[in-house]
Amino acid sequence: MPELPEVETVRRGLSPHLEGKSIVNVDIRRPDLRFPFAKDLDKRLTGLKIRTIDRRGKYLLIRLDDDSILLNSLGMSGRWTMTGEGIAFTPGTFAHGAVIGTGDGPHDHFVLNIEGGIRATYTDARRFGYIHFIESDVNEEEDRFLSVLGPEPMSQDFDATVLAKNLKNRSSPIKNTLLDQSVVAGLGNIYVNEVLNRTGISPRRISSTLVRKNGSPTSRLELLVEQIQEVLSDAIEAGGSTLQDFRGVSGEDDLGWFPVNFRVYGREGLSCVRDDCSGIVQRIVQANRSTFFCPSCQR
DNA sequence: CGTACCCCCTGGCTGC
DNA sequence: TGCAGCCAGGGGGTAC
Repeated sequence: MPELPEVETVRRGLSPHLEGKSIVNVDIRRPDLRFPFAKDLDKRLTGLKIRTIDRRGKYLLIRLDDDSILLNSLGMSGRWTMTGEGIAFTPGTFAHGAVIGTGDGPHDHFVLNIEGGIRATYTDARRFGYIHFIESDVNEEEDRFLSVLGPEPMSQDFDATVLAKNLKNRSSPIKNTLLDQSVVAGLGNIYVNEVLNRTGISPRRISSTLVRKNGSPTSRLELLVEQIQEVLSDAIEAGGSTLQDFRGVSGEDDLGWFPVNFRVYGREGLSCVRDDCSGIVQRIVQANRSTFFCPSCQR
């Protein structure tokens, strides 16, 4: 599922209900997701207060008041649901009828019971996601997951000059490079496709060719950075994308960004939406993942 | 160090 | 209606 805008949408949904509140108890329903849960994680969390809920790249960071952190990657199908008084996150169902998000569904793996009768449930059918515990005495800059992340795309740490430095020695296609979380943190398959289309850059273009010989960014690279920021912020504003496997966090009827705004993703064989372009959107496979682009206006 | 590949797992959809 | 085959938002680990 979730790329940066979806994770940010989840964060914004959870934080007002959970921040400043204590964890009454934790229900862990299986020994692992993608990775095993930390030993005695349920006991260790009990009684701690949630200080803030932050995001870094595609990770949710639940910061606790003893300085430990729960780092949650949602993988492909991870989602959070809350129940409790005044909570708008409604439990949902899969097509075959299995209820999720009540804390008792077949894929409800991790449940936080919070003071005031709030329950926050992590559901993840494919279990590609994980919940990683960062101990109080660990510097988060040195955490195995956080330390390898590139700059936050919407921050001042990310601009065309920084990106150029990263692309300069890369011989792989730009599509693959932008998916590398150490280059920029938060882009996934959908938004990379969209951003490249809006910038008129072919996904096959070799990354280093977007950098001048002297190491400075080309004008196309500057445009790419602008589009990354604009596409992500527009998608956040719209509440993230809604796809078949991920309903927006405010309920089943929330269509999010997807139906209106995707120009290439999932549009194989359809006409390019650019006014002055008569191309047909094509699907290819790069690094074992689908790429959608218009061969006519993306060069 | 950069790159290519395989793999983790379940569910939805299409087509026979 | 059943079922095989293919596809899916991520990204860690390993081999080169």
